[in-house]
Amino acid sequence: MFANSLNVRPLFEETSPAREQCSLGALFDRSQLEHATAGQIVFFEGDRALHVFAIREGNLRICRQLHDGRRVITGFLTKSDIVGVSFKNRYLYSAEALDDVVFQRQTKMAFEKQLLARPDLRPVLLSQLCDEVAAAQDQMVLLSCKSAEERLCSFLLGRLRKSMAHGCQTNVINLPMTRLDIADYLGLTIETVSRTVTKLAGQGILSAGRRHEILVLKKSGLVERAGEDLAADDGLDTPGYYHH
Amino acid sequence: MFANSLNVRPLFEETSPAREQCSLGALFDRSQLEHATAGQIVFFEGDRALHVFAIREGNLRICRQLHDGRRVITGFLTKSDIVGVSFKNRYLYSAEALDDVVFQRQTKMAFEKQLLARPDLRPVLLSQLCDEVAAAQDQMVLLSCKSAEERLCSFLLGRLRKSMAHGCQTNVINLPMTRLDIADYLGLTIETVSRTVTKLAGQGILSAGRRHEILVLKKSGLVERAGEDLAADDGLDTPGYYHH
DNA sequence: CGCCCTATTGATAAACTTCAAGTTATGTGG
DNA sequence: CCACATAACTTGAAGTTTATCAATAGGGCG
Repeated sequence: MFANSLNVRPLFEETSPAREQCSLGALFDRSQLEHATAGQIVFFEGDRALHVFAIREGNLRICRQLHDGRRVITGFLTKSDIVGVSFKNRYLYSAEALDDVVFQRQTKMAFEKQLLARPDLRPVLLSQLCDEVAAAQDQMVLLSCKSAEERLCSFLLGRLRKSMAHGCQTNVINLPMTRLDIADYLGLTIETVSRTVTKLAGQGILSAGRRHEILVLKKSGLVERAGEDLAADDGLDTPGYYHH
Repeated sequence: MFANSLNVRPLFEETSPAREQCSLGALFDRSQLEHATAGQIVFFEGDRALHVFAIREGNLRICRQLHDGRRVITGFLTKSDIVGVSFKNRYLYSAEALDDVVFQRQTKMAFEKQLLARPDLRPVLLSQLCDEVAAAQDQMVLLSCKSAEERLCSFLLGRLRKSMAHGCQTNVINLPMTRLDIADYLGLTIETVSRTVTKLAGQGILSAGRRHEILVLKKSGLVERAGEDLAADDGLDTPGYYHH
């Protein structure tokens, strides 16, 4: 969803050539495709931040570590997201493959240069950054005051909405990450995540099918339990703003 | 510190005319000064987001509410910060005065227009957004896996560093907010904040003087207890990036 | 001086974590 | 294709941290 950096969700759904032109992904067209498999690390927290990456296939987790080994996942990225954009010398987080990932890279310099050549993409960059800040705030609300059940329901709803926004009309939630990843994302332990899933399944809200899939039986049950905020879903994009 | 929106901390310390030109605050020069007193709300979560604000004096808290009344403070803003920049139709948070606040406002439209006239400020805007995302991630780490003591120490250290960056060379931390505000910012209760302050005072780390001031006796004690990240303080700004 | 708001302190309870054991997938090599 | 090994997940019991409830103390302002 986000990361310090942006993760570009293009304004349009799919990456047909015409639409691709309007997303930041277009800036990577000339870069060669690279691959990573589950567990591989694309870049490490603390590495010199020389490149910006565009994800073409697969899923990544964005992690930060405390010195004693505690881990926080600040976001999950997927196809068409961009990662690594920031003003810092070093990456503030590492990016690790959850599954088979295909991506492209560019040096920051080249990325910046390309961006200058495409002033129409400037508002896209700003918009992506604003979305990222908004997502980070949602996560702060979640971590700050939601219960385990609320956190899990919010998370599942978020994934469901995202997949629906991308065109999938099922009620199957795809979870490319492990329970431990979910726990580290939600500020819980793996045991609490597991127990909460079991509880929701017992209440007929969902059904845990295969390991990386959850079937939603009562979306309304998830919504009720997610403890969303006051202003939720009220904030539509303002198309004109910054867009010229 | 941050908010969904940006809160501009200008690259230079004070607002001498020459330096002011290089910060986004310059875009508000023609706006009239407005005032708010402690507890007054500059704008509400859910309001139509028509304006962008520049803070000239005083302190604000940035709040979000869940439907059942739980409150999260996602940041504190102060002199020279800017708030309200985003791509959304409605504010995703409310901004409330902690003390006597002086601010200026502009319509989003005018702000955007001014920005077009000052392309040199574009990288400043981007940089501020990146900083805001970075700060939000730090807060996610704090909320996700730090203990009450670590949270409080991180918070106090952050305030201390900020005031030192602004030129103050004391070890007195100014806290314009109440304990409840601190609690809502750190994802704790007021009682836990109070107990933790007492505990740290007992260990000779700090001394709680007047209500809105804390005296730091052993900064190293705070650092040890803050549980900072791996990559902390390693990421210096890359001055050239995006700056033309 | 006294009131009200804020903060502190104490006792109890709840939620979640931790530790431990057991179960189910997954994938690999025979 | 099946058996086995390993990792991922689930479930249970005990332990901690922090929240909650309740009472008290301190500060600022009329």
